[in-house]
Amino acid sequence: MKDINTEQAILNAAITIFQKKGMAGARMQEIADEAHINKAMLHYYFRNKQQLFEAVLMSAFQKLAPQMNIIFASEIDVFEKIRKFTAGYIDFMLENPYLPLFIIHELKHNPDFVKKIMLHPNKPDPKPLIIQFEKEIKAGRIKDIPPKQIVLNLFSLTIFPFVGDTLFKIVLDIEDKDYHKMIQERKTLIAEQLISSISA
Amino acid sequence: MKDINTEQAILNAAITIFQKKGMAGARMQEIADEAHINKAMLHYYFRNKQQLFEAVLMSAFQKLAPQMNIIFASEIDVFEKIRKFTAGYIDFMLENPYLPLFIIHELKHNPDFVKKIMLHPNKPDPKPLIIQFEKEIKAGRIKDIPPKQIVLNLFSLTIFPFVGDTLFKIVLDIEDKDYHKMIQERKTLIAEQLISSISA
DNA sequence: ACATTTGTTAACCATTTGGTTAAACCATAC
DNA sequence: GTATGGTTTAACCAAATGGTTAACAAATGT
Repeated sequence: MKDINTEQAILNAAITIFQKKGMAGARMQEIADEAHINKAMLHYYFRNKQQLFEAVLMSAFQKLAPQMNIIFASEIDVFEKIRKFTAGYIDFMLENPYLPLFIIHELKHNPDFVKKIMLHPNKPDPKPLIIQFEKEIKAGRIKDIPPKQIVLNLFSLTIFPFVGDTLFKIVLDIEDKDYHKMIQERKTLIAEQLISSISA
Repeated sequence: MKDINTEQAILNAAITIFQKKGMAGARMQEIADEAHINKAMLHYYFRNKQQLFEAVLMSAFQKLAPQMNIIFASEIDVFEKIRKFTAGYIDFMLENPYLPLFIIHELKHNPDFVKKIMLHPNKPDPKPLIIQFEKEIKAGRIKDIPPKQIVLNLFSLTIFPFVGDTLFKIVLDIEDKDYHKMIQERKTLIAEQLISSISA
């Protein structure tokens, strides 16, 4: 049984191609070529394009979630948690630059898939962080802002520069190299920005 | 000559379909149906799919830019400008919810088109705002943070909640209706957050 | 050793899709 | 009125694409 190798090779190739071209833009033949196997194998292991795609999207989502939860669930000070998250997540995205836009785009175009994810056990869960915010608000250490809004801000500041990089490079009239420097700078900058925006 | 009407009808239909399905996912027949015309007309007016798509993407981009520039170029106080931008832009996106993700996604998948836009006169231009930031920093009224980073934050906080709405609804475990409320709340919230994060 | 299951391949198929064409339509100019 | 030009339509076409099949190879169990 060498099926385990082949199946993984298909999945890896599919991840690469789907992330780059999206569900609609990807071609089965292209995925087969990327995996150096016969196209029929794709159907042998994953039945059809839709199911292969869903396996890829699910695996992409699975990759996101743990990365978040490790930090969200750790037992550290709120501010320190924010710092850990921004720095850690930026590093993670530097290694997986296609991931966030891929997930966001395909999630929006596959509403049925959203339901499947909702039922899945391994979701990103910011609840521990939200509870910490609530405590800090009660203690008067941070401003009375809806905690979910703070999380939304945290996500936006961290993730959007990767999702919208092409647009930003145009609007800010900036080269790839300089943009990369800005991203590096953000690893510490946005945590401090966010903290000072919520500190009481 | 009723060609002007037909051409516009095609463009409108194409905008609708391309925004919903993307370049790769859209079908010429679907666009023709949406416009209630014969498919051959698409080719009569726009030659082929690529050119029709580029016309759509350009028009979408043209829609974004003025909306930004009006606010960026106006002669008002920096903080007031931030408030105007967030509120105004959120309203704009509530009316065009597909626009930002469409532009970002297609820009990333059509690198050649990026060059075309760079040459185009009507680009979003945050330079007036950046100059204001620089002045305020020199005057010691706001912290010494790279102005482009502030603009990046402003964009992220404003636009990302629309781009990533599907993901957020999953992560924050929130219904459409409540998410809409959060967005409304953000119209004033994020301006104040951003301002307090940069105030000296 | 041999039968059976599992994995792999090349050739093939039906449908979809972007694009074309030739004829028809229709407004306007003469 | 009818010739002329742009506009619209239905039918058509070739290529691409997702998916299938039947034969072949390689393990696996007995």
